[in-house]
Amino acid sequence: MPTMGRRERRKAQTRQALSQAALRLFSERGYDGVTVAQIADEADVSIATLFAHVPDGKEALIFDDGAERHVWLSAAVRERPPGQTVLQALRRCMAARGPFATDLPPEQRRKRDLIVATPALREYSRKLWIAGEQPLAEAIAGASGRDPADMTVRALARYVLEIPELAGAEPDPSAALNAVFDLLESGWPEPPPPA
Amino acid sequence: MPTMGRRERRKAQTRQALSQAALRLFSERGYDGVTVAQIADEADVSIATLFAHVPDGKEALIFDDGAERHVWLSAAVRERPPGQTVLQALRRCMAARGPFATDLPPEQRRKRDLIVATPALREYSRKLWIAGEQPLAEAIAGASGRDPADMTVRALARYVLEIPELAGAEPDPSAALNAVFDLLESGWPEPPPPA
DNA sequence: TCTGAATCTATAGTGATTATAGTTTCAGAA
DNA sequence: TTCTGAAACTATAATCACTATAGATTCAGA
Repeated sequence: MPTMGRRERRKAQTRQALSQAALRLFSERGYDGVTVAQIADEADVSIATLFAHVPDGKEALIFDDGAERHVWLSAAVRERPPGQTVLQALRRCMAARGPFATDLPPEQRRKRDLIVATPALREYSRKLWIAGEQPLAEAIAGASGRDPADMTVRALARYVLEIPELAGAEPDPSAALNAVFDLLESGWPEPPPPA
Repeated sequence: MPTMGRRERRKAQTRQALSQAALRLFSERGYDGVTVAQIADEADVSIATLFAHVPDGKEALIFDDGAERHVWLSAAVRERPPGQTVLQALRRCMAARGPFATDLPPEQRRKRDLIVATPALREYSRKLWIAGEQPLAEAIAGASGRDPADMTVRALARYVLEIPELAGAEPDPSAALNAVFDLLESGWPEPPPPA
């Protein structure tokens, strides 16, 4: 079975039609200005079919399966070059992804802007990131000889995964990203630099 | 005007009746097993009245106004004794509140357990905490001679406010709280302790 | 006492999401 | 090739959170 059968191809087509219809309509009228019925119509499927394809609901329509998102980060930790710290690997990997990527094609840029500007979509995006906490914690634990259930490990994983939502809407996302990673690497600098 | 007029008293009574009805029914049948109509019935008001009292919706029913939550933390930072660092003040303050409080009366303990065990309520609780990011950032900035918009300041505020959701469900919440504060104070310890 | 705003009510929506039951279509076995 | 079961799809109806409207009651303050 080299590719997919016609069946799975049709399924993928339907899912893509839904994504594209949703992105187009959201861009035109805003997230709240579009009903799932209109999206289903635009994609020429029934409402029930829409929900069969997108069990997580309206917000998930424009996200391709979120399971992939954390794979990059876990892999970046596990396969980092010798001598590179865990946080260096994470910082580099994240700088190229999500809201921090530069030089995106215009379609993806529109999607990213839509997500950043829409609270419901931002929240869902965060949920997808946070879903990767456990795998990332395991990668970090493996790289530093600790227990994945260690609260310090879990906290680091969580805090790294929160960065897109925390820094993604800043005027200079890259600078913000680096500031947060500096905090995680060195801790909060106290006492402050003397006047 | 020493106390409140009859009018505001009735309003407070209604709101309290709603809270109590919601907490009782949620405890009995679980959050998803109760409809807002049933809660309104139990409190003997109409559905429209319920939503007039609780504009944020079903999840907000068992929370008393969230505006108070961050006041503690901001005050703890601003009024900390001389010589105490910002993070020491925050650690102490938080250890006594939210999911970390010990020796709660049974009613409040039931409520806390319900929140921790119910994803929708946990999320809303987090939202209430996060709403205090700006004031807390201002307090931290004031205490350390920085700009409240500084990403390091915002990140610290955010990360502190995430602690209840991150550590609240741990077997030993106090130990978890301390582990996370240690991370924020000193940063991620790398390289790891040699084998 | 009068007036206006606040509170509450019933009623009827909207919109997301789920449940049900039946139809078409394809994949793989016989 | 033909049969068969599962998968994808459909229409329909229901549930539930939440909002909008318009009218009734009640209290605060002039």
